[in-house]
Amino acid sequence: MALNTELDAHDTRILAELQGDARLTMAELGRRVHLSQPAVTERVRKLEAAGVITGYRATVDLTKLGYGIRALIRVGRAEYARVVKLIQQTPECINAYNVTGEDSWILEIAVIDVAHLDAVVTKFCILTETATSIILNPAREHQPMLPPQRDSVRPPIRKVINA
Amino acid sequence: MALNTELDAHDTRILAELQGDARLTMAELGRRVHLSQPAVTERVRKLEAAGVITGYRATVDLTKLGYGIRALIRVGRAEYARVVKLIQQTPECINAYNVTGEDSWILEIAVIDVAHLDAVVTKFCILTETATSIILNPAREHQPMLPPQRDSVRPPIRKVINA
DNA sequence: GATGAAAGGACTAAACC
DNA sequence: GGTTTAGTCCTTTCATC
Repeated sequence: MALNTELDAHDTRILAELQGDARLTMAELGRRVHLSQPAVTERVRKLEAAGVITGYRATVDLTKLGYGIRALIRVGRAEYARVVKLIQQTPECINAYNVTGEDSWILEIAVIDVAHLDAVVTKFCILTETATSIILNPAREHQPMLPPQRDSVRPPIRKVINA
Repeated sequence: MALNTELDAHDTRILAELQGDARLTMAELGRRVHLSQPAVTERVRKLEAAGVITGYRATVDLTKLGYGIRALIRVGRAEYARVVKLIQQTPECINAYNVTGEDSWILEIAVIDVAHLDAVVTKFCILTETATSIILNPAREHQPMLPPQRDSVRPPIRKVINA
């Protein structure tokens, strides 16, 4: 699939289904999107080759693995390479984002308990100032994303421009 | 699998493999963890039934879908139900965490461009104060998580206690 | 892109250790 | 709890429309 090729309605439905259940068989996926099995298999292959689909992963319940606390740590300005190295040495870090603004980094971590949280936060406190927020409730997680409906996003502006 | 049942080395390897590639066949998974196909299939079934594995999802390249910007929005104190309702009405919101601390919410969003970012942030600005950080670089994402190695986390403490 | 056929591989259930 | 076997289903590839 060329990069300039638009995703059509079939592709969008395929992406929606696979973000909901990555273990669907091609036969079942074909039934759901109303395509034959060879057709849907070829579309998935192209979506993978084009880099639209970047992978398939099982999601786990961190609580059941023994992680009692999830937290977000905001990390202030610090030497880039040192932060990256520290992140790589921190298996408790699930996601790490280099961001704009007052904080330079926002990390998402999973830890066993408060003592463990203290240990991880302390590693980053040594570099620069940090602010830790414990996640009370993930109100929304892993929302499946589809191509944006541009017209629904900015209808007043477009109407004015097109007038 | 009972909740009090410990995950053994086989389960840990299965979790590692499926977090890396959720579309592995049971036959291939069995080869990788050195178990027969029926054995590994039964273990995966039990991990799913126990809620350790919560799902399987395809991951997509948001840039290729047309989302040029990802951002984190920190949202201050506001009426819980109003925030939840607003999140539900925001398809750009990928993750939303209710957290402790000065900010009450941290949202992760994907938007097309700056105008779109403005539109989404404005929706939440109306409720309370917000702070937006654009993601420059996701240095680490979706780190596969395994049961914590407790001894590696707090070795000095354990040694003292056990002495 | 759909359909149909054929070969190889994967899944399920059973018997057994 | 694991393995092996046998039967069924799925997947892949090909050809054809």
